[in-house]
Amino acid sequence: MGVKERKERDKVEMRDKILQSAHKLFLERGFDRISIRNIAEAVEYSPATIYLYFKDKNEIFHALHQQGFGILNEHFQPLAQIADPFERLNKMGKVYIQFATTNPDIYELLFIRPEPMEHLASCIDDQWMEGDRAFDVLIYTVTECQQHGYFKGLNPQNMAMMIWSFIHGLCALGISKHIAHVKEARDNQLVVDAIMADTFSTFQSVLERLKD
Amino acid sequence: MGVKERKERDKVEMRDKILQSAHKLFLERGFDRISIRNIAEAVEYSPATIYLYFKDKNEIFHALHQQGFGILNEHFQPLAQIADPFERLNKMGKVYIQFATTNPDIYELLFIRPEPMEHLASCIDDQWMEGDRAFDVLIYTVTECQQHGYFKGLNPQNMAMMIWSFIHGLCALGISKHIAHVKEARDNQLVVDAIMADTFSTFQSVLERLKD
DNA sequence: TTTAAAAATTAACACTGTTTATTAATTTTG
DNA sequence: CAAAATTAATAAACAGTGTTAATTTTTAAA
Repeated sequence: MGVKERKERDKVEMRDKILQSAHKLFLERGFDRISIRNIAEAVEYSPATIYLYFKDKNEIFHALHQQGFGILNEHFQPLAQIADPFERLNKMGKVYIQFATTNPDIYELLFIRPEPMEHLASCIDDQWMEGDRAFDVLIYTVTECQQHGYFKGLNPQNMAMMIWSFIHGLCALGISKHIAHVKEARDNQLVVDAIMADTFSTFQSVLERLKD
Repeated sequence: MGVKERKERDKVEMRDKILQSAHKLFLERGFDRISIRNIAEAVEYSPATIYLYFKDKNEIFHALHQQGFGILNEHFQPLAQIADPFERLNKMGKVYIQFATTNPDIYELLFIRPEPMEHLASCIDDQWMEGDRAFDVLIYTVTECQQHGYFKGLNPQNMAMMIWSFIHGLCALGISKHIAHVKEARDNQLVVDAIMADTFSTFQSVLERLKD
């Protein structure tokens, strides 16, 4: 009688297998150079089989998006040990930028590409759980900073949004080569990294002056 | 003897015709739903003819990108009248966000999509003139603000980069529906606009406090 | 063992950017 | 003016894309 249970296990196993291959292809070929046919070939099934486990390509992208958040969160884990919230906030920014610059494809999947969000919009319960959780952590960190005298009189939600927007903007402009093509940078990644670091430390200085 | 000149005129005329159709299609169908075959059909020529006037699709995107900067600059023109640089800086941010939210496709072409930058990278003189000029204006505005007591001791280039990064990040997250899916917003554009406005005014408050 | 259900595939549809070989039009030359 | 040379435009193909309907194969139940 356990046949139904086994079938269900097989189903999720196959789904995982597809996702694993998709993730592998995604990492070694990037965003645009990954097709349903590629994934099908990698798992040694026909392209149509993919559609028995995923509604469409956006659903695959969304699943990879969820996995990507897992990887990002691993990078943030060690920061929980930092007692001083303002120091923690600064380190969070550094880790975020570091992650984005060393994993541009994953970053694109998490915060730039609309595909995973489009999939979400087509769901009954269209909540961006991963994003909500991460943003809540940021808001909490900001309120902790406020208890230490920072950002007085500023709404923590807005403050969190401002911080996220700034750091995301920096990463997005870096990844899409817009910083590289403004002024002296061109396509020298080291120069781009330096510009991003300078910009972030300027931002840190600005935040520093928002105490008492 | 003027046959060569006429031919050259015809060449740029045809190029303009293609670009005009591309621009029209771009505005009414968006980024992904525009193909070489669509453009060819619109100008009533075969798809292969397009390649006699443009190297590839990225070159068309770059040409539209240049046109888009022209439209953006028109929006900034009136701000030159504002004498107080800090007030001007604030208005610049407002206009920028307004432009991005009401023309998301054009904004994407100017600051999000890598295609126009990729075309630039394949040119002999790979300068992003439009971006350089706009960024210079921002740097100049920041230095003017410094002469009025703002942003003391901060490097104007870094400060300009920080401001651009913040505002771009806000617009990019809005366009890619990431703000809409964080917390209460969902896909209500009015709510997203309100969040963006709040975030920007928080940023304004922060800058305001950098005066002594 | 036959029948019913589930899983997988084939083959197609309607596209995409781009290139090569060919044809049509135009200009220059004898 | 006619022939040759140059330029412009195209048809047809290449190698792909996401997706789906109809069909076949495999598995489970009667």
